[in-house]
Parts: sequence; C-alpha cells; structure tokens
Amino acid sequence: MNRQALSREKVAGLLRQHGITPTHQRIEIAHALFERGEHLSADRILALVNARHAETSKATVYNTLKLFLKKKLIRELIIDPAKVVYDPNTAAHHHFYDVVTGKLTDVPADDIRVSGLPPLPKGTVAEGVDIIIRTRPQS
Amino acid sequence: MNRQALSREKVAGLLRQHGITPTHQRIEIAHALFERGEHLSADRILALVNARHAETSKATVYNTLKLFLKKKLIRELIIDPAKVVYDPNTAAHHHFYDVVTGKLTDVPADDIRVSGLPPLPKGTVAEGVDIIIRTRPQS
DNA sequence: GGGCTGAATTAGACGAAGTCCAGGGTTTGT
DNA sequence: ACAAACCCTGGACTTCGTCTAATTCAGCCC
Ligand SMILES: [Mn+2]
Ligand SMILES: [Mn+2]
Ligand SMILES: [Zn+2]
Ligand SMILES: [Zn+2]
Repeated sequence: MNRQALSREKVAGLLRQHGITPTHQRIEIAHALFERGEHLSADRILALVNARHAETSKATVYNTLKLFLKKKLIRELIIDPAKVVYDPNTAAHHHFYDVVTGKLTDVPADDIRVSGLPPLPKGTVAEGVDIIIRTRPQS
Repeated sequence: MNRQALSREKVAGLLRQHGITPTHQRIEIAHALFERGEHLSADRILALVNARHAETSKATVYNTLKLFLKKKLIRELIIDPAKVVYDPNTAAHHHFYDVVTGKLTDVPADDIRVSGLPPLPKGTVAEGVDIIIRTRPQS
C-alpha cells in the first residue's frame, strides 16, 4: 500500500485525523509501522525507532501502541504465543500464518464468505471475525 | 461431552492410546482437562492438580502439556495475549471469544464453510484454519 | 528382594514480554 | 508569565514460560 518515502508531515496528519496529538515519539512510531506496512512487534518497533539514536523509551512504545489501538489507527494480532503483533492495516482482512517460520501474510477479506455459523451466545453482539490459516513449508 | 466421573483408569487408557506412558502426574493433568472438558490455562491446571495436596510441579505441568500437544491429545489456543489456553476438544471446531469477559465458547465446525480464500503462499501447505468470532456483552 | 538404567519429576534460577509509578519535561490556554 | 494538563522516562516489578542439574521412579533382569 504505502510505497515511497512517507513524510513525517503526512504521518502527523494521519494522527490528527484519529484524534491523536502528534508528538515526536508518536510520529516516529507511526512512521515505523506505516512506512513498512508490515506486522511488527513492540520490541521490533522499539529497536526501529531507536536505530539512529535513542529517542523513545520502552514505556512510551507500549503506551503509544495502546493509544493507537484505542483510536483504531492500528490492529493487534494475537497469534504467536510469545509476542503481540501490531498491524497497520485496519481494512478487513485475515492472515496466513506459517507455523514453522512465523511469517504472517495478509489475506484480503473481499471475497471471503463464512457460512453456517451458529447464533451468537445469548447477550452478546459480534465484534468481528478473525480467520487464521495455519500453513507450513512444503514437505 | 464427558459427563459423570471420569475414572483414572480410563484416562490412563486414553494416554496409552496416544502413545503416552501414563504416570501419576500425567493422569492427574489429563483428568483435570478431560473431566471438565473446558479450556484451561497452565496455571489453572497447576492449581487444580495441586488442590488437595501438592503433587505436581510447574515444570511437569508445562512439560506434560507440551507432550500432550505433540501427541495430539489436546489443542493449544492463542487468543488471550496473556496466556495460552489448552483445549481437550480436538474435534474440528472454532471459538466465540468475548473480548470483555474473556469467555471462550466452542463453535462446532460441522456446517461452517469458508469460501473465497486465495491460494496459499508459494511453497506452503495448509495445516488448518482457526476462526475466532470476537463478541462483547450487549450494550 | 536387590541392583541397573533410562525416563520422569522437581526446585528454583533464569529470560522475556509487558505493566506501573513517581518524577520531570513540555504544551496549551489565558 | 503562570498554572494545569498532558506527555515521556528509567527502572522496578509482575507474570508466563523455559531451562538445568539433581533426584526419584518404573521397568527389567538376576
Ligand atoms: Mn513484543
Ligand atoms: Mn498460564
Ligand atoms: Zn495484517
Ligand atoms: Zn474449544
């Protein structure tokens, strides 16, 4: 999706559109996610943001990711038992997950239909559906 | 599924059928899972097994769950970021997950059809599909 | 029974992900 | 300029899970 250098200004605009005050640290974190368009873990983001020179603390990375999540700027994926992964793609989509390599691949939700679901448990309403297709390297 | 008292002997037989030497600790752990038929976390199992008098260590609980997993006696569910949950139901099925209460409910896979999936990534083969329907308490 | 041997169990140290807090800095509004 | 609100930070802390080295146990043979 996001090809080419993504300017800090555009990222700041994106944050404002979501009601997030764009601070230096928040811009760097959002930039790391949206420039790559990849699924990233918190510690990976921490490393990326501090690659040139240290400028963002661990606490801020975690706080910021939770803020982005609440403002629906990003999604959270619980797939690997060892770490949560953050997804800059908030369009409806699903994932291939290679259980050996750990690689995650997006699956557009466009044509996907799920039929035969039973009614929801009493007193609950649907929030969304996550489909994970587990794969492994051939033979 | 498993109603009524489930005897230790039957559990031992189940373990043998899966190529697992039935030790005292393994029988207790399997018993905890299969008698209830519920989704349980490792620490919950540790507490259950040691409820009367301490007899099983944390290391053994983790070792044993991984063994059961390898022998396909149980399944592992990665849904809650904070803890892995073990599922004594190995029949094909999916889950409702209440994002507020954390409650997990089985969804039989019988009538469920997923259509429109794109081809798998090159060089991978399918392992299985997990569907999680996220719900929340009404209003 | 009494040893022998590999498998199973254990306490407790360790590692990694994530949370929390109190203090200090920065922005905003007037 | 001043206060209030907001933001960031180091580092202690919690929790889940893993690892290791030492012990115990189970099955087997004599
Ligand atoms: Mn992480
Ligand atoms: Mn646990
Ligand atoms: Zn994705
Ligand atoms: Zn289940």
